[in-house]
Amino acid sequence: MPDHAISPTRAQDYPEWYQQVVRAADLAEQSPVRGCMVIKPHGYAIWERMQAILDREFKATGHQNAYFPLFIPLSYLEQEAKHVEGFAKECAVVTHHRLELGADGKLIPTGKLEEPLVVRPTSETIIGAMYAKWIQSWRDLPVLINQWANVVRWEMRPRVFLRTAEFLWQEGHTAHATSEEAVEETLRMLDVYATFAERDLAMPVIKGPKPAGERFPGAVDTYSIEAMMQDGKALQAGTSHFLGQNFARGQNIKFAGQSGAEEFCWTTSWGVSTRLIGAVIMTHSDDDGLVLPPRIAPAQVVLLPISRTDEERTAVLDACRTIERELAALSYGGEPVRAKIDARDIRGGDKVWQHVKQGVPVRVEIGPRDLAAGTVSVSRRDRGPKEREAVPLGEFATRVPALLEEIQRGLFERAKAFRAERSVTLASQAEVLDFFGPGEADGKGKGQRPAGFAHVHVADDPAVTALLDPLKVTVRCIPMEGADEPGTCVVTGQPVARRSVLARAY
RNA sequence: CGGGGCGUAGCGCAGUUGGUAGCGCGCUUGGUUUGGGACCAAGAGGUCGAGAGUUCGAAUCUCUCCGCCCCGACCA
Repeated sequence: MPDHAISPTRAQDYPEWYQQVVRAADLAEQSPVRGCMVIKPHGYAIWERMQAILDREFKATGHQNAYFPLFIPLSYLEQEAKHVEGFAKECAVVTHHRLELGADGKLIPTGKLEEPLVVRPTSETIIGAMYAKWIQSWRDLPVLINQWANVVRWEMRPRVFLRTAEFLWQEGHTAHATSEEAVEETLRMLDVYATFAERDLAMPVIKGPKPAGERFPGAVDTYSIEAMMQDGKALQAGTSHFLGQNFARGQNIKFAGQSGAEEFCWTTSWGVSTRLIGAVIMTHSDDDGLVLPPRIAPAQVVLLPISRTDEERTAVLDACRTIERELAALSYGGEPVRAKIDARDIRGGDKVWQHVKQGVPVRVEIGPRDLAAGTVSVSRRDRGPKEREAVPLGEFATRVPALLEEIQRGLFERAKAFRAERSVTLASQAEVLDFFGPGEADGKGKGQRPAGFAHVHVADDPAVTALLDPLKVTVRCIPMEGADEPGTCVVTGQPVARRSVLARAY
């Protein structure tokens, strides 16, 4: 066996390593439909964990769930296109509503639709159309709705979890009476995302507004949370948009204010997707496979009975069940501890490695030797795969919540330290060019420097983009945290109030 | 859609003077084992991505098409 369960390693070939981790952990696989993935039970269970936590947060901040149609009349997007440059491009379009059997045995689409339907790439237009009907008075505001849905964007280059033609997400759409309120909502949801990323995904993020060129089409302001992957590239992990009155004007979302005057609403939209699963993989996983932060691990503890004889098996399973019961009565992160017994009749070594590759935070082996000694053997996924610690049987369960929290915190701190190592503050154009190295010359992306995040003073100016484009670097966002640090743009010399984060991105 | 690579068993691959398909892992069964991804034996599993062509004969040569991966353009 090689030194590591995953081949190639991160250092050898990062993109291939990523795919191998997904496969080894049995998270998802390619479907017969180009660009569309099948999310397998383990991958979907992680998504369900994310949904459960986020849904709780959305409701705690006053939102309700609803559901809008998958299909959007083409004219809705046309209407939007009038107001917004570059809106809606890579879309699936439904033009027929019927299949007929042809003479050659093939099915032929017939029943042409009068108006084509677009499979939603995002739902601003159709939700806005409904809001226009629902909202009449200031008393109807705010409208705070979220939907859990699938969307389709016919991406040129799909990549499992990170960019698939169809993906699952949530999209929040809110309408407000004032600009201030809508901005507040935009920032509140950005905070919800940032907290979720850091507390639950153990993934440090930088939040801030995007430069104009990176904004969602039609948005007044787009805010994002940006995370650093283990190859030093940035991943946009969530976005929150302040849409001003742009969409309200386009869709006629109006209300009568307290003075009686008719005004356009101020709207927001915000979303995170199954891409977060990719983000978690690339933030924490190692050369032995997936590493899951306990808070989103479908199983936080796996109990592995070890036995030879039937008699041993009974005793060992008994002990496992007792621990399982004890754990279910304890809580971590506001929920019962999730433990499962893996009593499958396969070799112990194989079983252990499966759980390593699937990222289970805590493995507990319980065999006759343990029972005789009154202990269990505990291994942590954030440590080496062969490390074990004997813990007194009676104490183990009660120690689990603290252990999970230690692992959760440890993963966060490790990711944060990694980001710090790969982050620099640069003062000149020459330093930027040097840090990100020359653009790849061989057309295969090899030979690039590992790079990372560069904190630099840059203006929101085409000259900056022109400099960064050949380097495949973008301005990710302007970090909101910390005090202003005025300076001058390293490209144009214009005064700017804060540094931006520059990076290559997924 | 451009550049590069590649499609042979579930996975990873070998297989060019063209001669009718193999290896490792996995899977099934039996046995020996068992606290660290075991060993021995037997077995199952393939229209060699699809179509057409050349040929007595094609995984192998020619053409067309399809799909996948990496790098771009697009993007969460």
